[in-house]
Amino acid sequence: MTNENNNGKVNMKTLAKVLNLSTATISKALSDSHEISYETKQRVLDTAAQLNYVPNHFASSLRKRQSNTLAIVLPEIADSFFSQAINGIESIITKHNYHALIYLTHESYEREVHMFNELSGGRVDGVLMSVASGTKDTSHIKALQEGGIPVVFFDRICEDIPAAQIKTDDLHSAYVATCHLIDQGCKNISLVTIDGYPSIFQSREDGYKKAVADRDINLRAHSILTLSNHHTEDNVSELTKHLNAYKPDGILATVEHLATTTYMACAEMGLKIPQDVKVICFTNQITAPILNPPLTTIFQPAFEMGKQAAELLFAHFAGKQIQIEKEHIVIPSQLIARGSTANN
Amino acid sequence: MTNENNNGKVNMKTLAKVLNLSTATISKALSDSHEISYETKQRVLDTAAQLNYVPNHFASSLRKRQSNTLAIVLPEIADSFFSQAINGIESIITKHNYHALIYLTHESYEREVHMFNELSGGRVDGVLMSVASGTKDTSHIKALQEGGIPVVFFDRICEDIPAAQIKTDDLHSAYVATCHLIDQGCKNISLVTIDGYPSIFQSREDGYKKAVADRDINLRAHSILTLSNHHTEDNVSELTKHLNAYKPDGILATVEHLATTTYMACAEMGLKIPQDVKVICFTNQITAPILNPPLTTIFQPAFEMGKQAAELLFAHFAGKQIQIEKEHIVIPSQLIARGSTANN
DNA sequence: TTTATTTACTTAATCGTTTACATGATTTTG
DNA sequence: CAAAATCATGTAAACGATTAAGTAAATAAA
Repeated sequence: MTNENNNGKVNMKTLAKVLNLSTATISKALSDSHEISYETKQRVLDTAAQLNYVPNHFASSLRKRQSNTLAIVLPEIADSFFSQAINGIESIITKHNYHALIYLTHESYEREVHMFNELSGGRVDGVLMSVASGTKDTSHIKALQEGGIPVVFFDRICEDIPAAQIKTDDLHSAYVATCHLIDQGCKNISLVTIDGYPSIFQSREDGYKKAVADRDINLRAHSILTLSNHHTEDNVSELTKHLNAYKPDGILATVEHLATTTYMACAEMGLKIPQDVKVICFTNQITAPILNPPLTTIFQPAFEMGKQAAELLFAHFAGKQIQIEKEHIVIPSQLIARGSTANN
Repeated sequence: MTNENNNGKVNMKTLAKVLNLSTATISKALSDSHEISYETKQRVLDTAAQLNYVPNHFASSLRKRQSNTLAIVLPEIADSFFSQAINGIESIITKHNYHALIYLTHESYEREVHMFNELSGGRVDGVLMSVASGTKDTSHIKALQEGGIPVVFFDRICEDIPAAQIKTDDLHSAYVATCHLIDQGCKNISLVTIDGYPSIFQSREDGYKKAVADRDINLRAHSILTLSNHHTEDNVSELTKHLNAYKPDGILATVEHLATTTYMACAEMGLKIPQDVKVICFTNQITAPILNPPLTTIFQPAFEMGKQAAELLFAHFAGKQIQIEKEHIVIPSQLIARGSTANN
């Protein structure tokens, strides 16, 4: 065995000893420094490969004050949107040989704060996040930024912080969706949404309200139903009650899992989609076309949003002269009409 | 400002200076060492909180040779199964104040090898993984284990490696599913599966074959259709061809996205589910009950599998006298019968 | 030929924590 | 009351990589 000293671990010292060089030379050779001759570089590279040398990430991060790691902070992950967004992020991270720490807030403000506190130790070079629905106060995020760690928001933005934003056109999409329902003959449209501070929920609500106002349909406060952000039996029965009380003929659901809730509540009430109620949902689920009936969806560019969020961060790292906190990118969503809003 | 030296970063040195103590005392106080007096600990804790001290993860990991980080290595994440598994893992990781790096292999053996190579630098204390479908040779995994990093497999196991395994009863589930199809009157059942080495695919195939053999239905080689592991138009047309050629009256699909493929192919062929073809799929999608028709599924205990995989690792870290590589846990899946296999 | 520059390295300090090993003061024990 | 044990803290050497500064030899310029 060539590794006498370090209980099997090969480090730069090992290489230095084997090659009769200093660790400085090893380090420079491995980073392809111009100070090192071609032959020496080759020798170092060869023996490094031979001895299966893997650099110690902690040592190099400590010294370079750079972690080659990003944090992905998400509310949850039971969900096509965030899965696809992760894929988009990952496609860029891999390209740059970075690593990704994943954190789930489960929509809790307290957890988000706790996680941000840990991140401020220099563990990551940047953060890609979608805020928890429970987050109203944003000082934990500002604190991290002030510590020099750039934050890019995607989808769920904090509007009161100067930071990069990748979002989709929520207001407009909700507007278009509501108009679609109206065009298909709905006269009494309910918005089914979830509780929380992130602006996307407000935007979607605003889009809905604007469409209803523009199209001269009475906006009644009670036609907005706010549910909890998990698919539960409770949600189904809340919605059942709502259907019973307000008899909407159209439903716009603002998050993915509400599709299941809505279909189940309608089934329970014996309401036929689309004859009795027409349904649109913000969702990226691949099962939308094979639902009963196929679901009209607002498809959000999740992958693309994740991808561009990550790209922005790397552009910033590369020293591109961008004011990262001023980058606000909007990628449009797309209404895909299917059977659930078909005309009777 | 209290931080004169270090461009705003508060470290142990800062605390030491402020409190007129040595960094050793600070370090011990923060880790609640018995060597430090109660009052000193309090003083340290107080000023640490006041100055917003956050320990440098890299320094401490470097010194302690312990990263407080796990790797989650997955084939993909467009998928309910893995999303739920991540949630299970996360529930335990958070409890132990650990962090999780996430890696997606996209079913590629080469990527998996590359990732494992990076992990061997001591970046993580353990690995939770589901192997890529393209992974046949497993020496990269063995190498990591030999470097002292424990690996726990969940769902997609490498049978030829001594390592902890958390799996579900794939063979039995496929057997039960196939029997269910037979019980519902199917005489010509196709298995629709994906290409790859992980044993779960083999097990599901074996369960299918066993049921067919036990029940005296001719097993025809061509009734197994192998598709690519992404939901594509190609898959749909392959399946359409298969349906056309072999006219199965029952389909057992082995992975989540094949549900969509199957429903689409049937729609394209004008085949009615369940009248013309009955369908069962291994899937955890919450939309299963609202499909057209509701899909009979084999629900896998994804959350629980992730959770137990993580628990096993932490039990090992805690020095519990378990032979981690001998732990083989099987958590049963559950057949949930719905409309797609209803009797005509 | 002498001086300046370039080349190819080495030395040693540093990143921020942890920890084996002092040390000096206090308390306990014989 | 001296010796031993305990307590609370300090000193300094790690951990493994990076890098500013230095050096000796070779080459180029004056």
